[in-house]
Parts: sequence; C-alpha cells; structure tokens
Amino acid sequence: MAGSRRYRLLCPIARALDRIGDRWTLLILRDLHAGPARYSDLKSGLTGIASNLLTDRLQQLIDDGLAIKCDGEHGVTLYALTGLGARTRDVLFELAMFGGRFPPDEDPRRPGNLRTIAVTLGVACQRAVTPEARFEAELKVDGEHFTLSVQNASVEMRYAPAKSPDVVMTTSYEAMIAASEGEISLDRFQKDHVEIVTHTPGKEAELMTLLGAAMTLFANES
Amino acid sequence: MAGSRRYRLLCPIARALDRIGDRWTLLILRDLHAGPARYSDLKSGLTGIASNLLTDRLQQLIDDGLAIKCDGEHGVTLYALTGLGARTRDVLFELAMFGGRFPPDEDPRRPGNLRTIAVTLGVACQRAVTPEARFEAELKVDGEHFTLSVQNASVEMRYAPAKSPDVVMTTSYEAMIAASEGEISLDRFQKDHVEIVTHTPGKEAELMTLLGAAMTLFANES
DNA sequence: CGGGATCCGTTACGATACTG
DNA sequence: CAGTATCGTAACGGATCCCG
Repeated sequence: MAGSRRYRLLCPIARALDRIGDRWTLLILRDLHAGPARYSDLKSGLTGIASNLLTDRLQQLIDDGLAIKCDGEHGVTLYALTGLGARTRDVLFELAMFGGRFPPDEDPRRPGNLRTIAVTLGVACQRAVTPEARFEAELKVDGEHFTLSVQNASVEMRYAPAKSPDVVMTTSYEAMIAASEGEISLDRFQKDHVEIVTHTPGKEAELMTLLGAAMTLFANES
Repeated sequence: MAGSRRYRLLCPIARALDRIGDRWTLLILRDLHAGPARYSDLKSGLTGIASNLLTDRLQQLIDDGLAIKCDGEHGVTLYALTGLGARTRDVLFELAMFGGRFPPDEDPRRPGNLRTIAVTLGVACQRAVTPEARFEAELKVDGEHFTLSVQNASVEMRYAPAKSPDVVMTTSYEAMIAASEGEISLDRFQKDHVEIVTHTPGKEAELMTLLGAAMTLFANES
C-alpha cells in the first residue's frame, strides 16, 4: 500500500518525497512535462516500467493533485499535469543538473520515445532566454517532433509537431546529451550533428543562440 | 543488490536518481549538509531508518563519490559530504520548496535531532543574503544549537554551537515550519515564538531581516 | 556506548500474461 | 488502448546481536 512506506515527517523535503519520491514517479512527471500523454505514451517513454506500477503511480499522482485524467481527441484518455504538478519543474531541472555530472552508463537502455527531453531543455531555455527572442522552432530528434515556442521571454516546449515553424532543426538524442554535458563542443555539435532548415531568415540564429546558452547551463565546472 | 533496480538511462534525471533516488538517500544527504556527522547522529536524525539501510546507503554514497568517511576528534568516525555531494544542495532546496506546499501530516514523526533544518534554511538564507550583512548567530531550536555565519554575501549553517555569537535566537522547529510556510505571519513568529539575546548591538536586526527574507522565499503563491 | 552486522517477516518491484 | 492479475524475487522495516 502507498501509505506504509511514507516518512511522515515535518521536514518539507520529506513531505515532497512522500509524494514524488517513489521509484518512477519523478520520471513520469518528467514525461508529463512534455504535455498531456496517453497511458501508452508514458509506458513506452519509461523504458522498463511495469504496467501495474505505472497505473499505481498515476493514481497516486492524481490522488495527490499533481495530475489529472482527461479526455483527448478521439475518445482517448490523457494524463496531464495540474498546476501543482507543474511545480515539479525546478526539482526535475536541478536533478538533471546534478545527474549530468555522472558519466552515462555504457549500455544505456533506450526510451521508446523522447518526451524525456522536454523538461530539461525547456527549463534550460527558459532560464537562458532573452526578451527579444521570438520564434517557433521544430526540433526533430531521432525522428520525433518537438515544438519550441519562444516569445516575450517565455518558453514552451511540447512533444508535438510545430504548425508553422520559423526553423526546423534535426539532430539526435545522443548528440544533444553529449553537447549539453561538454563531451563535444557546441561548435562541433552544430557542425557535425545538426541540420537546419530556415523558413524565416534570421530565426535560425536566434534558435542556435538560445540553445547554446541553454546548454551552457549544464557545462558546470569541476 | 544496489545495481539491480537502476534505471540505466541516458537521461540526466534518471542518472541522478540512480545515485540519490533510493529511499532515505536524499534525507541522509540533507542531514550531511549540516556538517560532518557520526553514524548515530544520522541514525537519530532519520526517524525510522533501519541500521542496515543506513549502512547500505552510506556505502553507496561513498562508492559514488558523494560522501567520505573520515576521523573526528576523539577517534570517532565521521561521514562528510564531498564537493560532489555538496552539489545536491539545490536539489534538496527545490524539493523543500515543493514539499512545503503540502500540509504536514497530522501526527508527524519527530526526528531525534534537527540537522534537517540546515539545508533548507541555509540555502534560503544564501539566496536572500545581502553583501552588507555580516554576523555570527546562534540558533537554538528546541534546545539544539546551530551556527549561522554570514559574511561577504556568503552564508554557512552548521549543526554546532557558535564560538562568539553576535546574537542568540531561541525558537522551536514547529514555529519555524509554520512561519516559513505562511501558517503564521513573520511578525507573529518573531513576537510569539522567538527570544533574542543580543551581544553585538544592531546585529539582531540584521539576523531578523535575513531570516525574514529567507522565509519569504517559501511563501509561494497559490 | 558507538558503529555497525545478521536475521526474518512483510512489502514493493519487475516480468509476463491476460482482458475489456 | 488501457489497464488488471499473477508470481517469483529483491528491497525494506524491525529487532536483535556483536565487537572494540
């Protein structure tokens, strides 16, 4: 049962962990930050999770008010973050900043989809954005489509194709990880691992400037 | 075994959780942020942890380079954070910011000591500090002594009595939690739940200004 | 008494299979 | 697609015991 292994302490850290500290919970939240998702989207993005666990965790997120179940387009059920659930962004970002310090496992398990990208890169862009930047970019990472919308110093990253992108950038998950953690330089990343198609002239530079600044956040010393 | 239940994903969040995501690990780190601690300090601060788990977790922290075992004064063994381990501060702080949004359990378990306070309040003071502030304060919380040293916009919080405090402030853990989460106002906190003894005139105001600003960080909207 | 190690009953997890 | 059911295994919690 969910209530048995709780800390039940006054400490706010323990209170947080009692909601989001269980195995898989933070990774589910991570994927939900890419936008509403179906059960099977989550299952495929969370490599290795058992279905009963995904069910349990989603239910706990709903009970705690971090997520809701809602109806999507063709009668499909979607899970989405609530406002409270969206507050986990900074926790996830700091976790990513910390986790980036460790070398990746030699044979990492591949996720079935790349929703995983959205939080980390989204928050990093949010912190790096300048008020002048304004564009809609489509990021194609290993064939999956993300939309990065920037305007008035506000950034949104969604796991969906863009409607009318100013720029389309194509790259790979591995290259993004390597670049953000300093394994390859930003120049090398851009030259060797990125293809850009510009629809609105100039917007390509805005995108690369923002991505460069965002990735620099992870290039932490020592 | 420690390696069996790891995510082994490329995602930096998952990589972080593979080191610090196990049950109790983040709370152990939390207590270590108050300064080097003995096995039994940790055991008593972490209400309810089993000894084998504490041993396992400490060993894992050492293996991952987040903590080290070292020798203290009277031949006692101490556990301390490494530089890498100290990098968990911001993760813990964001967890505290998030956890503070949930009402405390009705009958929370009491910790055997209050090392738990150090991270949260320490980071909050660090973020709220102004360059002019400079003092050494002793915080006596439920009879336990902390030292808050402030100089040159740098803040240190240790679980130890102060050598020559400019101010001594006495209060309770519950009142601090209540004030930092907006249950009682800062004024009421200061008037009803705090006793101050000033040794260096004026420093008392500096302390209360800093604490007020720090606690305001937690008073997040909605 | 500090610093653990060992044992054991219970619980959660992971894998797979199955269902509306 | 969205889960439920089952089951072996690994981790947890509590207690006790050990050793310098």
